[in-house]
Amino acid sequence: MLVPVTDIARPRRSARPTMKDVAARAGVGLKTVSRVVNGEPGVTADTERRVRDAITALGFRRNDSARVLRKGTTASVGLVLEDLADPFYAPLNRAVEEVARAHGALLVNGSSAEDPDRERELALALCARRVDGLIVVPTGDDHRYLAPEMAAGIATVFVDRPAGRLDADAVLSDSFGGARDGVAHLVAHGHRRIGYIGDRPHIHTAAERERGYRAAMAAAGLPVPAAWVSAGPTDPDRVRAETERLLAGPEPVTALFTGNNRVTVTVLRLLAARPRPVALVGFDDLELADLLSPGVTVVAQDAARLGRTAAELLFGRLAGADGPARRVELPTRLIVRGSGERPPAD
Amino acid sequence: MLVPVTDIARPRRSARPTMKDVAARAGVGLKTVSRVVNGEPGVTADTERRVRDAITALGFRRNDSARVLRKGTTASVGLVLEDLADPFYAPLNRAVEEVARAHGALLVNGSSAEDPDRERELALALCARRVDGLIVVPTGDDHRYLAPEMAAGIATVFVDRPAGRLDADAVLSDSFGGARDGVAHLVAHGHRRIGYIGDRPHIHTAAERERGYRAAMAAAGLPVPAAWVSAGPTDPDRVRAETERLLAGPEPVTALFTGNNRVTVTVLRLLAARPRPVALVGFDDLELADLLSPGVTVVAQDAARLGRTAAELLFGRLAGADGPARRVELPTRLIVRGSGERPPAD
DNA sequence: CCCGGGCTTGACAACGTTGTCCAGGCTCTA
DNA sequence: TAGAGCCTGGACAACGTTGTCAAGCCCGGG
Repeated sequence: MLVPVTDIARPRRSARPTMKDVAARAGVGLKTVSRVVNGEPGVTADTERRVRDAITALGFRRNDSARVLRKGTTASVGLVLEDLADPFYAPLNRAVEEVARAHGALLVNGSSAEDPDRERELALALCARRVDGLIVVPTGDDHRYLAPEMAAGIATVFVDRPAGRLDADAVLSDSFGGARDGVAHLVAHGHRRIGYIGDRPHIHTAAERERGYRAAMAAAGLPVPAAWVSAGPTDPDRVRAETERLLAGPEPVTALFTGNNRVTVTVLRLLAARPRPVALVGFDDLELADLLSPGVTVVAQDAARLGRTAAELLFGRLAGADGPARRVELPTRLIVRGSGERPPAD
Repeated sequence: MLVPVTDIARPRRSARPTMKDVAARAGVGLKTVSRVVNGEPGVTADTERRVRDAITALGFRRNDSARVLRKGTTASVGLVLEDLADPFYAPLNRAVEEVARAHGALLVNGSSAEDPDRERELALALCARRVDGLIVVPTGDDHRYLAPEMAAGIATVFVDRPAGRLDADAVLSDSFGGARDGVAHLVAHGHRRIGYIGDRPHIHTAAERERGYRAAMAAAGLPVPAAWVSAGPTDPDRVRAETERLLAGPEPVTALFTGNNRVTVTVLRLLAARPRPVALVGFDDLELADLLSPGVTVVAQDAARLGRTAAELLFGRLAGADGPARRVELPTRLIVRGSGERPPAD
């Protein structure tokens, strides 16, 4: 058996040894190396040892890119969220990672930065990488761009907010019910003039929370003058100005319901500098909320559970579960700590 | 121009169209499609239009797995950190993502969960995926397992802690200086009996902070009885017990320096339930630390800057920067808010 | 002694893309 | 008008792995 010339004068192709190199060194065939690396049966102990020695000697590591190309599955899932740095999403991120890990998959993720174009760009980049599945915290309100990808086999689950103009799985918190319960809690403590400060209503969760606020007020027979409702961007400047506005005038509100953690923090900072106590219930829990005085009463979402549920739904789809798009709604929890139990000041 | 027979009776191969399919539909060659997709020159406007129409009609999206295999670069970087859910790492994660994005790379990440084996497994999985570079917040203390990977061309930067037994780039906070300054601050406010509660000393940052504490005490000519130093696991139970111990006895400490944010939070919860005020300076900033009363004085690290610096170093290496391993040390910042300025109680 | 069956092993094609190279048609110039 | 050179387009190999299939070997039974 002649050694081909190319084998003798082979130029140094890459620093990285391949299975072919391992096979040559071990004096076996390429496929046998593949078998050893993948733990497939049908290799004698002696051959296996020779291959393993060669692997160690060369420092070989299987190139998963080639594997992916051949097998057609990447064992990875993509996660697109609003902001990797937002503490609310950190447990969600981790929960998705845990589930992915349990299924032997890696996690590729990125932030949309609340920019629909960037969300789209990122999601499609992940599709081009052929992630097996995609979990998206949507920012935009039109996700039809994902329809071809889903049709081509990329399982997709939306989390925290539903997809726009697309029939897809979604895992959400019960924003409506949570907000309604939070506001009802303030009503139960004697408040009749309650303000709402939340995000722009084109964001699904924001709209739901505002709806919950209105429902609780209506259920208590309380009027809701337009001036008490502030739905807009949640940058600190606007939130501060709106809070001042709601607390000014002859008939100021005696309690506030804040629509997310960013708003709550801004309002807390402002209230700390004011003499007159104002009752407050916020949507989303805060680290250290229990250590403030009074503690901050909140409607808490379970972000980790959101992530876990979405990931399990995703892997269920990957395992073959079909059927119509599912919408899962997780309950929220009212955590009573003091700020929501203050009586009306007037 | 005859349509090839294969075009007429082609079996359904995969749900996903390939460049070949696009080429067949547009009536051009495979390589021409590649040129259009990659914006390479040398295609007439008319041909390009035909190709683009075919792409749209078929819903083609380039398979980056194949591209990666061919080009040998993945345009992705791996990030291994301790816990995706830890708020301290969230801004670091985000900063790395931003830099990666600016370089057109995706981010693959995972948590080591403070388990050296898991860190190793994860890092090597990322290497098998052939990420172009790797950023690691090390948990273990022996990273020689990465040497072959680095030799094979995977750029690697360690962040927050240095690599163990491996000469590699690292971006760190000045734990020693920060702790020294924090403790000196307590000394400056009249404290002479100051306790230290931190993590196990085999963790590099923990050891450095303890060293900074001792240096500040020594510089002030203060003794440090062994009983004042508690370096061990940071689970709440142990930290609570140790705090109680330091605050008990005939000569309790009048101030505490806590070695990281988990410890600080636990100690804050405990102190809130105690009548006698104890001064406190903590390493790591906390969300809402300014809203507590008193505000929590901390030695803050800039986690985002850690991440950004590490990522920039990494991409510098990828762009060809060679030379010896670099160690970058970022300054910390003492944020004075009240808890560290309380006078000694006795 | 020969044949069938099980076991181990290797040759080869295929995954979908990009780089190389060449062919053919065009324009421009002498 | 012919030849040189440029522009466009396509055939083909290669990237490193895995699936298919068949060959070679050893063993036992007829």
